[in-house]
Amino acid sequence: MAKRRKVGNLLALAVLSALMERPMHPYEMASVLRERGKDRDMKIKWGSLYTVVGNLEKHGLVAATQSVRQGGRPERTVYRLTDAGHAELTDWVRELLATPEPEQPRFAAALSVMATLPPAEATGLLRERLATLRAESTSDERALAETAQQVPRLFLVEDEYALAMRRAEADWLAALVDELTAGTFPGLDGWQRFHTV
Amino acid sequence: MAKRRKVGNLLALAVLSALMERPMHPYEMASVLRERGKDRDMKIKWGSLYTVVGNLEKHGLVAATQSVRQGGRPERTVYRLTDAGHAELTDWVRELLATPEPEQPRFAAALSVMATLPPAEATGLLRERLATLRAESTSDERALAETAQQVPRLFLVEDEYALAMRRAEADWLAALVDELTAGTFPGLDGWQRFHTV
DNA sequence: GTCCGTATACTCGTAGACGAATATCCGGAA
DNA sequence: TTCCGGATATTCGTCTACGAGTATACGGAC
Repeated sequence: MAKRRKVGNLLALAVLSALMERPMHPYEMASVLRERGKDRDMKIKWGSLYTVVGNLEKHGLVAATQSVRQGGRPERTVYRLTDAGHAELTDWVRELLATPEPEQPRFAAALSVMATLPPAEATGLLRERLATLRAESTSDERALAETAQQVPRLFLVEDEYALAMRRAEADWLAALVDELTAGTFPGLDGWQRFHTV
Repeated sequence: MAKRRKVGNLLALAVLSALMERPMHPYEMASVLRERGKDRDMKIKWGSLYTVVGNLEKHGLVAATQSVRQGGRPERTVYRLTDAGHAELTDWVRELLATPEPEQPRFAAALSVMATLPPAEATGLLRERLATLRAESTSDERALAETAQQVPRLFLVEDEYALAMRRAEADWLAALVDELTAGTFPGLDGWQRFHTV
C-alpha cells in the first residue's frame, strides 16, 4: 500500500537514477535526462528540480561533493548518491514495478462528465481523439523503430509500454465510437432527449 | 495544446458537473461524488475541495447563493453554477474528450529505471504485478456487471475504460514477462553481467 | 438519561510544485 | 569589433494541494 516516501515527486526517481551513473550538478541531470528522452514522459520543471534535489539532500539521499565556480558562471553544486539514496532508489523501483497503483487519467474524468454534452457532439469529439491517437501511434512506432537501432531495447521498454497503451486506448475508443455511430449504445435516445429539451 | 484553465484541478471538473444538477454546499458535493462512485477515480481531498470551490468562486464560475446555519452545525455556504461556469465546464469537457494529453503513469517511470535491478528480480516483481492486475480485473469486471443492472451504461463508460486499460496492461506485461522468462529478451546477458560484477 | 460512535461541516498551516526572472558565457554574423 | 541569440545555471516568490485538526449533532445501546 504505497509507502510514504521522504521525497515523493517522481522527478526524484529520475534524479536518483541519473546519479547512479556519476555525480552531477542539477543542470547536468536535466541535460542527461533530456538526452535520454526522459523529458517525453516527464517535462522537466526547473523549479521542481532544485526543490527536489534540495529535499533529497535534506534527507541524506544525496550529498553535495563540491561547489565549483567555473569562469563567471553561477556556482555549481555537484551531488553524489549516498548509500541511503541507493537503497531508497532500489526499494522504490521494487514497489513501483510490483504494485499497480490506481491512476486517474484525465480521459477517465472526461468520460465521467461526457453526458454534459449532447451525444452527437460527444461522438464527434471522440472521433477526433481517435484520429489523433492513431496518427500518434504510427509516428511513435516509426520513431521507436529508429531509436531501437542505436539503443538497446532494455532502455526502450517504457516507450513500448506507452505505445501499447495508446494502441489499446485507440482500440477501445474505436469500439465505443462504433456503438455510438451505429446507435446501438443503450440509452442513446434518453441522452439525446435530455439535451433537446 | 491544452489551454490554461482558471482552475486546473480535476476536482473542479467534478464540482462543476455536480452543480449542474442543483446548487449545493461543498460537503454535499463530496457526498454526491462519493455516492456516484467518483471517489474511486478521485479520492476526495477535503483540503482541496474548499480551496477549489473558493477559487471557482473567485473566478466567477460558481456563486454563493446563501449561508444557512442549521441547528448548531457550522455555517454552510450553498453554491450554484454561473453561466460562465457552465460554459467553462462544456469547453473543458470538449477539450478533454478530443485531445489526448501525454500522461505519465508511474509504471512507465518504473520501467525506465528497471535496469537498476538485476533481471531475475525485476522479472519476479513484474510477475507479481501481473498477478495483481489479473485479480483486480476479474473482481472489477464482476463489480461492473453488478452495477450495470442499476445504473445506465452512460454513467459507467469511465469504468469500462479503466477496465479495458487494465486488461491491456496485463496483456502487454504478460508478453514481456514471457520474453524475460524464456530468455528471448535481447541483451539479457549484458544486463545480468552488469549486476554480477 | 447519558454515553459514545458516526456523520456532518469546515478551517488552517505547511510543504511542495512550478513559472518566470536573473545573470553570465560563448560562438558566429555583420 | 560589437552585437545578439542560445546555452549554462540557479534563485525566488507565489500559488496550490492537502493532511490533520476542530467542533457540533444525532441516533441507538445500555
